[in-house]
Amino acid sequence: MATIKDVAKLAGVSVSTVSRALNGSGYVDRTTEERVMAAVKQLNYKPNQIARGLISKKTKTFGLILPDISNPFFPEMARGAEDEASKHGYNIILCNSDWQIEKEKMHLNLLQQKCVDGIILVGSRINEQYLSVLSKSATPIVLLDRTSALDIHSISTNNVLGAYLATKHLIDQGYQNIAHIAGPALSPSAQQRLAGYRKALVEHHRVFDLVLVTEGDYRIAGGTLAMQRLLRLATIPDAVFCANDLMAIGALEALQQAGVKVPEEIALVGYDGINLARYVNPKLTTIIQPTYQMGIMAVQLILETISSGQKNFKSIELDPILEIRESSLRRETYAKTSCISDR
Amino acid sequence: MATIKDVAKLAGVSVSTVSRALNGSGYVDRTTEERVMAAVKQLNYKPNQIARGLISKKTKTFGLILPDISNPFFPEMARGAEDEASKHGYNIILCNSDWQIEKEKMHLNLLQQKCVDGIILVGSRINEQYLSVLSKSATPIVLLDRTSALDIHSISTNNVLGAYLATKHLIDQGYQNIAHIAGPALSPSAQQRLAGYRKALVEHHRVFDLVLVTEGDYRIAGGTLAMQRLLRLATIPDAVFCANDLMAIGALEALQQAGVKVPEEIALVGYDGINLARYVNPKLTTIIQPTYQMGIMAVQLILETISSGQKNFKSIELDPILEIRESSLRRETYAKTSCISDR
DNA sequence: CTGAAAGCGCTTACAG
DNA sequence: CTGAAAGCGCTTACAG
Repeated sequence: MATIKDVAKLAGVSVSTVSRALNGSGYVDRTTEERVMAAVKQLNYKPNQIARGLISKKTKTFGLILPDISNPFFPEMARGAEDEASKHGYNIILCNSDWQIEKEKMHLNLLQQKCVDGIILVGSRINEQYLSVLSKSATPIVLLDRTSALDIHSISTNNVLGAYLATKHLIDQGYQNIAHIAGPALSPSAQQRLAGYRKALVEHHRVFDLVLVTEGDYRIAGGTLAMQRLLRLATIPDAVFCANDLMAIGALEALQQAGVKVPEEIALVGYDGINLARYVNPKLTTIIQPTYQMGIMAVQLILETISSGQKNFKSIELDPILEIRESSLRRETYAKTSCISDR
Repeated sequence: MATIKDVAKLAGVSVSTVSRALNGSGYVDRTTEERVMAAVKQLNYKPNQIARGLISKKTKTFGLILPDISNPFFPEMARGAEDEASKHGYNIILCNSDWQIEKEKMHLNLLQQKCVDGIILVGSRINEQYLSVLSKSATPIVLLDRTSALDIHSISTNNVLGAYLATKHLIDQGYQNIAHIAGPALSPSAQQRLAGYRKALVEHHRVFDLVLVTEGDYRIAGGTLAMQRLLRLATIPDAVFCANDLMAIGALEALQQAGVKVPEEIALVGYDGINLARYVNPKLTTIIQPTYQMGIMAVQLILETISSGQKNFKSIELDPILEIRESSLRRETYAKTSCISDR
């Protein structure tokens, strides 16, 4: 690769002049500039961003740490972040943490050593104490799909509301015995969704019965197992709210294997709004999260922080929305509503 | 962030010594080393990789340019690449090209300016001429899911074989009138899959009839439209081989809307082996590509190139495999085989 | 308007 | 074993 020295030599000027011509900083004569540009073209010169970065302390790169890009919940988020970053001339370094705190920390360290201009931490499991250290570092950080009491940017969705809407929908449809397949007990989102489920039940004078709550792992396989457990109950539920779509799909598998009809015998509602949910049969009612938008907003937040220089921390909470599809409609309302929900 | 100077000052040695102690290069006294390490710890010093990179010309970062991370075909590949890269201390910069040549070129340029140590180009649409320029650059490059006549690494799957297997399977199942929903005419993989479809027909003394071939866009919506076209044919096919799973899922939608039973009235086979295909109803028979493995191999190829220093170009072609599921089984064989395919 | 110099944070010969 | 110096490829005051 040609360097700025080569260009300077070919154009017969100093490197300072080449630099000024290229960056439009400071004065440079018209004809000199043309000579420089001609040399740049001839040598196919591209400024080395590493060298630039060393001086400017800007790498034009963000880090994105998420649990697992092959989990269908995350690609949309990554795409949103990449689109917004790309629009502003930034690249994204993608890291998978597999929900492991140690991997998160390792990536966090590496990214800071690489001097990224900002880091987006998705669904972080890191504790508040470590987060507090992080938030004091020079690198702007935004938490995605997680909140914190600290002075740190965060973008999350109202999980309690989402779960409440899901459960209330099932109540409204007339289901009597609504079970819940919860996410991992340690996951904040799982706790919040459980709380929303409970809230809806209590508010509608239903009993909140722990027998009807069983824990899954946020994966398809866990949903299948959980559903099989529910099917062994003395009183089988007539509806199940699953804490995410993957588990709902797993539950659907279990029901199909057991020959139970959805939604005629058991209704199902998922959570997340992943694409998959739209294409299973019956189409899965779910709580849609604005994942793409969240990715965009995370980058915007970092960008703002960089340009303003000040750390005016924002805690943004978005509302998820209920998307009614086939898996949760009582037989009588099925025909007329399924067409509408198709749009 | 503390710099090497700060460490040197605190430890009462020169920066050279700190550097040597940290990198284990050259001699350094035991007690000196301890002093340095203590200072490193006290200041929580992390070497700036940008500065290191400027000297070593190594950024420990790869670029991954793929069409669209939110397309379910790519996350597995990205995960494979990231896992292997991470294992060797490398990070991955993720770029989306949306199948647009201009975006590919832009990202290629940016990545080279950022001095990445290697670039993985997935499903590139760039022409051979431009590729030839690229292949001469210092940055190791590997083509994924695309071949080239040039001296350049490539990892691809045998699309002709895959399509052949898919079509032959339908013939073996006794289907008579097998249509094909092809991918975009300009896409090499689409052309190869069409060729495989044709080969299987010809080999089994069937007529290759262009009326039965209709073009889609590799997306769900395109599959739906294509299927609707096929349903308007004077003689409706009894089986359809779709050039990818997304279009097959779209076709399935069209068939369900039209009240056509799959596979009883029309059989369906997809291509790619995306996760989604396993959870639609009926489960989609498909040609599975080793996407995760391809991501891993791409990184390994770059790693080899870096460590060996020589450009011993490899063209690796992997074989896809047929996964028989429910969507392509004749009614009579249905019952017994569906259980097996479930494993 | 232009060039020489200093410097970003590090590594790597080269003396000593 | 250790330090001073040069240098990676750039930018940015500072003279002129």
